[in-house]
Amino acid sequence: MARGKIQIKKIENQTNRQVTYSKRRNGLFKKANELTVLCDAKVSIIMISSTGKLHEFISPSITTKQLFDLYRETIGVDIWTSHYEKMQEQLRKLQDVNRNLRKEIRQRMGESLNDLNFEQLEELMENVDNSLKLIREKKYKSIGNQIDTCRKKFKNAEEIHRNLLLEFDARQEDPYGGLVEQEGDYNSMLGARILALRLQPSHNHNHHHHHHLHSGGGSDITTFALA
Amino acid sequence: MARGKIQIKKIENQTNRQVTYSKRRNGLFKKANELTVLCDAKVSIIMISSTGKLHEFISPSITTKQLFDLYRETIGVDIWTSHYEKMQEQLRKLQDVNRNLRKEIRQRMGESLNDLNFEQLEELMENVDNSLKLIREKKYKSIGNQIDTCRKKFKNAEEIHRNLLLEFDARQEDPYGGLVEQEGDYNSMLGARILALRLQPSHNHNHHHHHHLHSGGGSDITTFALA
DNA sequence: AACTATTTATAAGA
DNA sequence: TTCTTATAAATAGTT
Repeated sequence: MARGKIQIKKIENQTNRQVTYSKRRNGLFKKANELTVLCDAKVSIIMISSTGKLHEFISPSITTKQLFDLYRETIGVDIWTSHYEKMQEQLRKLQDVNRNLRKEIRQRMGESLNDLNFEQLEELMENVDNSLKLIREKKYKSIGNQIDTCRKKFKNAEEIHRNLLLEFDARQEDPYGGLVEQEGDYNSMLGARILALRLQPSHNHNHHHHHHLHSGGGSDITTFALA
Repeated sequence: MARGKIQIKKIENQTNRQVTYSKRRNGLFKKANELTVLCDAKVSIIMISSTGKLHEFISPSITTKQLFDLYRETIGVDIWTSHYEKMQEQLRKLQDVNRNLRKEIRQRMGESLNDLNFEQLEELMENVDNSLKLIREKKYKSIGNQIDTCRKKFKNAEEIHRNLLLEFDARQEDPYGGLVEQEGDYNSMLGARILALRLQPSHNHNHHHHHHLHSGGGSDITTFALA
């Protein structure tokens, strides 16, 4: 529009394009602002350059969101609403489903039974009864496992005890066969016991207990809990 | 910009304002389009006149919604998101609740019990057991009601039957006291019975049975079901 | 970013 | 609304 007419087609030179974008953007925004003031209108311009930069103009009397909401109300009912209202629909449905699920639970708990007729009550009862059987069965299995675990632990404990006794007997038969010092002897025995404990093949270690080893004076009690 | 410079301030004359709005709107849209083509940019213009009319320009390569979504992603994170993402959050929470409710039901049905430990199993079992008792109780009550209702119905039926017999006996003792025609007499008797049925005080009418009344020749059996 | 020749937009009038 | 036209404003190409 100056120093020569131009064709309205894409400017191939990257730099020129950028410059023109910048100049014309300012021109556009200026015009938009004049329009806003002169005609008491509300204008929103959003633009993205070929390089991805975003610029916006918005009339001072409004926000972009407000104007866009107005746009949606007026024009975009079918463009935007689909997405937006689908979400609300989905929300409503989920709330409904949840309400029903809660009701089912309440009925399974023996509440809110008034709107069931006799047949439905019968069916519910049978259903809950079956469930109870299943759960009971599961519980018994669980008990079985616990017993098994206990049994194994007990067997281990027994073996440790037996070994201990054997070792103790051996030492009593030959009191001077090992180290001379009593306490050292005692400690080494303890060490053996600890070793025995630690060498146990480790079965279901669901509950980890700590080994408490007090090895002080003679009056101290030495205790340990089985792993 | 022609025939005299103007001040950029609101045009008070309504008509002039409208005209200027129209002219300048076209100018703005033309510029926007040139910008779109020359600079390979994407432009959205939404404007509302002082009279509330809405006009928009959008670059051909994009939709207003798409551009606005881009705008939201780039700028509006905090403007718009509040509402939109709150909804998504709500949806997610609801789905979560839904999942948990379903799980609870499954567990109450004796499924998905593997991630419960022994204590939880025990608790669940007790809970379901209590529920079962409640439901059973409810069922018995329901049976009780049914029996009561039956008893009442039976009592009514009995009374009807008794009345019928009395009336029949009365007629036998004085065969010519009423209407002479046999069939007419029979029909009137039937009428009385229907009346008796219809006058019953109506108790729990959960199940509606139909009255089947066959009143043909003498060999026909007249049957009826109690309401 | 500034300049400026020229094109374009548009205010006022018809 | 549209056309006309004098004039203001915008801007392409250059520095």
